Amino acid sequence: MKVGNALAALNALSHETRLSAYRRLVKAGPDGMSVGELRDELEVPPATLTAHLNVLRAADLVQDQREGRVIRVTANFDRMTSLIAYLTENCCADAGQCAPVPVCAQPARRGC
Amino acid sequence: MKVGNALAALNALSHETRLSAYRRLVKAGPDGMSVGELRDELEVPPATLTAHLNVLRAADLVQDQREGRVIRVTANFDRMTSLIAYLTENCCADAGQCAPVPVCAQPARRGC
DNA sequence: TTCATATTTCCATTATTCCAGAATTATAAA
DNA sequence: TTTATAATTCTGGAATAATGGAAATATGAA
Repeated sequence: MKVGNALAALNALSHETRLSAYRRLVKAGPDGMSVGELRDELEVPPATLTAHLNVLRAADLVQDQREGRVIRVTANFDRMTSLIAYLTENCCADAGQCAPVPVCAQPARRGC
Repeated sequence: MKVGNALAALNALSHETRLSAYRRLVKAGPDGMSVGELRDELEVPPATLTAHLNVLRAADLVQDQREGRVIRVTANFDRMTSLIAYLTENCCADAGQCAPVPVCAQPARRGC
């Protein structure tokens, strides 16, 4: 991941509403949820949510798919993985300084 | 790590100059570097650097220590570790959706 | 068609952040 | 003391981001 992409992702996640939206989408899993469902949960006006989603989209942290009138939004897990890898390199690589990172420490989770 | 702390850290790192500063401090290792050295490398005016450092300080991503006239700044590795853990939980925990995270994948690094 | 719904874009307003010069504080050296 | 250096705070203007109402677009249903 390039610096510019990391900055875009960090910026996208650094806003309360957007972080909430992203977390909610992660919770929703691979099926994601519609913009309307997200709006109901976050309780923000439509235009405001769209603006925030656009930031997350530009950072490639979410992707969407139109299903008729509804737009289904999903979290881009790979992108988050890349961001975490980028930060990890910032933490470990150059300095040889590496605090133990509890990544996927929980047992019995898929992919861990 | 609480949401507010994660937001502060994400926000602090979401600016090009601040991310550069933090990365440079990580590279400098546990001894860190003086504000002046950092200023020379980043080539920003003193007041500007101080303002950015204050954001990183507020997020507890760096800490400093006065040595005479010089202030020595060091990266707070634990804080970054906590941030990575927070993001990892956002990525894995609730959804049971976990992409393989290449944390400390490089061999022969201390602590990995 | 016409109507209804989902979502977006447009736009203006407000709020926040960024920037960097000037003044200030802190410390050390002469 | 006085002088010099390191870094900070203060400050105000410029740039950017956030907000949300209103209008526009996209799609499906009647």
